[in-house]
Amino acid sequence: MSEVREPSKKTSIETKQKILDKGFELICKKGYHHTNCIDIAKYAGVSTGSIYQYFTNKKDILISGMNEYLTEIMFPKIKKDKVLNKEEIISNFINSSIKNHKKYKIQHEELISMIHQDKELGKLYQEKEIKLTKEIKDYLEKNNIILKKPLEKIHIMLSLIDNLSHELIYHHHDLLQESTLIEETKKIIMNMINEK
Amino acid sequence: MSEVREPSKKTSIETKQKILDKGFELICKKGYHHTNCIDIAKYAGVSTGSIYQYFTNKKDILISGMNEYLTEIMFPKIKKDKVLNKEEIISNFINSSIKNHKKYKIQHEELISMIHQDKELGKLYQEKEIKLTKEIKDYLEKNNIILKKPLEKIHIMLSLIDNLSHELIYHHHDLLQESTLIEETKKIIMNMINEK
Amino acid sequence: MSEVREPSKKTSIETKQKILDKGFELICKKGYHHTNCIDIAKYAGVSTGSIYQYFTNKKDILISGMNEYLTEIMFPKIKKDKVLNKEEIISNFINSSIKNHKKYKIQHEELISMIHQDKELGKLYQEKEIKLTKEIKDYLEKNNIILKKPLEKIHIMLSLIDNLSHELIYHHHDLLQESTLIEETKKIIMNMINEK
Amino acid sequence: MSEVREPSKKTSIETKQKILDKGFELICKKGYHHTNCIDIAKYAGVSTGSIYQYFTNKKDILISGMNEYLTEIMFPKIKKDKVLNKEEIISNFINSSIKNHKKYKIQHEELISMIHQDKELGKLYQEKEIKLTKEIKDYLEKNNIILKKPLEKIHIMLSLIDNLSHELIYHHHDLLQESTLIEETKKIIMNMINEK
DNA sequence: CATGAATGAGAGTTCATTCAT
DNA sequence: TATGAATGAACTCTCATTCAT
Repeated sequence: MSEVREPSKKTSIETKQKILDKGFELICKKGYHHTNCIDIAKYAGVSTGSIYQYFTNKKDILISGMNEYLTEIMFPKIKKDKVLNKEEIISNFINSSIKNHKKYKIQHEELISMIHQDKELGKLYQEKEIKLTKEIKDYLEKNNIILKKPLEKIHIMLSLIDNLSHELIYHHHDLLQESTLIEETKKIIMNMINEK
Repeated sequence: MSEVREPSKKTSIETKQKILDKGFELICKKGYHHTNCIDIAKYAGVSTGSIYQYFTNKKDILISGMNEYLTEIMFPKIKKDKVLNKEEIISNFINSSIKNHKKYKIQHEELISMIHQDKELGKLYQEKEIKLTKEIKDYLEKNNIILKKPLEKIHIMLSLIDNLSHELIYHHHDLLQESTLIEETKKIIMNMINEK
Repeated sequence: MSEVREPSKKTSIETKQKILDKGFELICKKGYHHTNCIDIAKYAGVSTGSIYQYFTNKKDILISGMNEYLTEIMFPKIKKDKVLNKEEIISNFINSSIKNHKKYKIQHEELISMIHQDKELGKLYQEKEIKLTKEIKDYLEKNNIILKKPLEKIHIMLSLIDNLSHELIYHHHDLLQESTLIEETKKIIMNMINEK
Repeated sequence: MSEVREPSKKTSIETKQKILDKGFELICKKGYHHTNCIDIAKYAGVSTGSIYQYFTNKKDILISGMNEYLTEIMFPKIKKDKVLNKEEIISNFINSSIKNHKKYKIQHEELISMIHQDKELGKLYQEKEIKLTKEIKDYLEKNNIILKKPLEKIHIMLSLIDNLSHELIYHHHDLLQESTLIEETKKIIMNMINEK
């Protein structure tokens, strides 16, 4: 495995970012195993050789992309400036999650799949998730929401919201009404928070 | 693509089943993309040629196996004979889900991953899930549990239980206590059911 | 690296031998680094895939071929049945060495080169050489030729004969007369043997 | 293939020499096929582009380096000033050969290998060798050592000394004693010289 | 004259699938 | 019906060389 260049010139950085963005996009769209390096190169407008100037191998693109994705999209930083009431907080969580899922609709499915398949990615995912869980706990406390068993509750909340966002986007079940799903999820979370 | 034989003799049926069982097992263990046909043949104790006498291609094994898996394990038939109280019903659901996840621990991750990747499998999954959702609704009604927005609620319940089972098996987060997760999940579901 | 098949059927053995013979021949002719797997496959009349059914990788062909070459050609078994006088023994050694070098003219250069480059091959070479050195010692003793410092002397003899055979075949130097080289080499060896 | 600049400025000459020295060093160390141009450039402290300003291609570096190596190291000029006796001359030859082999230990193996593989290099080698053979003849004659069949004898001597030096450095055979090898080689050469 | 990012042909290797036996 | 050797397209990755800056 040859050395990976750390880009210095402006053009160079742009090339690396282009490969990362386009490559990750393609992997998300078509699936890791159905995306080959020639396609990535073509899609990014570079040669196959260029890929290996900036990334160790194909998987490196996936990991780098996933890192960005998890950091910015799945477990984004919480804006801690505003003080809001409980309802607003929950609504904000849900809405921003749905928005993120919508924005990266294509990617989400494939990425979860890869996280399940690959240990390295799995670990990355867990680290990010646990970090967010703690952040949310702190944030809730700052807003005077003190929970019993907070980490477990937040974990469940996150899974509820993720599942909701997912269902809304893919709309698997014609029988299920969107608005109902949202309402019910909110209700559950409110109950959890209000529990004494 | 050559014609796929529909086995008639008893031995043939056994051969097909052997390929299916062993092949699916291997796919679950090592992942679809990391399992090749020669390994499947070896593991099933047949020749590679035999695989193509009973299955159209490699993916056909996955789909057939998944079908069995979803039917028998993930969305098993509900035993409708007993009349139980609410608590017992919920506990039964949760316990049997955990038991199933434990039994098929290896497989679960990979299968979910494949469902996310492949449309054909995805559709299969949804069909099975919706069928179960309806069955649960009927079952609850027989036990005099009448819900508002039943399908949405059951969908959420299933996702909660699946997430719980999953977390218990893989134990991703050291911070989270098992018993607490179970209790909290039960509490949520009980609240949903008791809601007026 | 996938598993390497150990051929059982007759055809299968032939295919492996064909790849080995033709592949090794090509490597010797064109050089290891200038011979690619497609060429080997074509030259052996098989597909590229077949190569990897019988050999771990390209280098495996070289090593297998080298093994045969060293065993049969460079350090062949000594026929120990006849009892000869000193002169006859030396002449036989030299003549058979020249004959072998002529027969495998093409290969020799490249093979020595590879032995120099690759540790695995280098080790193989040394093992074979030391085995032959010992065998020659025993053989000489059986013919009542007892040397002082026998191993060192035999080692030097072997290098003299190898160098002679080599020079005769490649005929690098127009200034040097073949017959003279042979005579001088013989004389040196006879002196070594007769030394008291 | 672009034109190769013949350096005129002092700095340019230094750059070319740097590429040659460092590039050849690296090739000797790691082997021609395992040394790439980026490594050479880095090791020489220049850009890859610069290599192609002073050399036609990668092989050109090898040939230039080999030329220097053969001239200065393998077949060095004989100092013809001193008049010595036979023993001293032989000892000097052997000692200087061993010293050179030791100094360029790493390189020797790889270079011989390349000479065997490449016609251009092979020719270069032979030219140098024959030149040295003649020089040695003249030198011996100046020291009143007149041989019958001098060129053939000197050729054999050189091969003996080369083989000796080689064995001493790489120490392939634990069975062989260094001092014995040196003594025996000296004895053989003395015999050749003293022969009437 | 120097740079080093970009190139892309070509390398070794894998594996789902076929078909003569 | 069963076999498993053979296939060859497709894959990931390398590196000598070029050329815009």
